[in-house]
Amino acid sequence: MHSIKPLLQPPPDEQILLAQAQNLAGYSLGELAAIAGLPVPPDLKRDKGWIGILLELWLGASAGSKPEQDFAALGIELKTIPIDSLGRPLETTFVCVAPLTGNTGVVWETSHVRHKLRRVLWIPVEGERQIPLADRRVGSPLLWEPSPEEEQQLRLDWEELMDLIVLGQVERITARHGEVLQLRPKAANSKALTEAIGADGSRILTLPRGFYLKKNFTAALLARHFHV
DNA sequence: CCGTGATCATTG
DNA sequence: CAATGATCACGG
Repeated sequence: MHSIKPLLQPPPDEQILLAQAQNLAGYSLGELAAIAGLPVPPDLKRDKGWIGILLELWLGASAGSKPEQDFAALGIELKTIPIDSLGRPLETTFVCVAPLTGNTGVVWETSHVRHKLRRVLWIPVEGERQIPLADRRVGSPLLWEPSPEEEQQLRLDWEELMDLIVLGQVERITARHGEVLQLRPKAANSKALTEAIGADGSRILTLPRGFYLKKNFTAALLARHFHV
């Protein structure tokens, strides 16, 4: 018999949120889905965000497409992160869409990236494809805030990428730019286009991009917490 | 199309 | 075999 139940409202304070997150540790996705009355897809091929939605439901996050933190009142963003058997991330972590126009004068301090990463509740989840989706287990949560060093790394990468975007070099940016933060396509497909600044300062159409945390960065912050 | 949730799958 | 570039679903 289980004694846990999904939060139906945003948690009123941080302690409630953390307690609930800790209570989920050890449960499988199949168990959590069953209690919540959510069907488990055969795999994630057509349901890439399913685990995120499931954990949002369990933690009382306001599901939706609002460009805000998941727990706005608490200033906390929720991120599920797929890990291997050693606790290392299997995927990069999407942060937010990158603004490709209207960026003259933007600074790190007020950027969406910094705001999103101010405080993150990381929920590691077993992610190896050999494990059936329903059998994958939720790990212990980690409420993280960037250290001064981490914020500096993020800021330097962000500034380099934003400079290139402002200077009309967005199509010359590859995922290889940036040590811990990278810019990659974020779209339904390669036909989705959005406005950006071209090399000569004119208006061009290009793929929408998003900022992603590279695995070296998330691996380090997870390791610091879980491998003492 | 945009922003939310991300992972897939081809390729170097 | 890791990483890059591409892609999937949905509400608004």
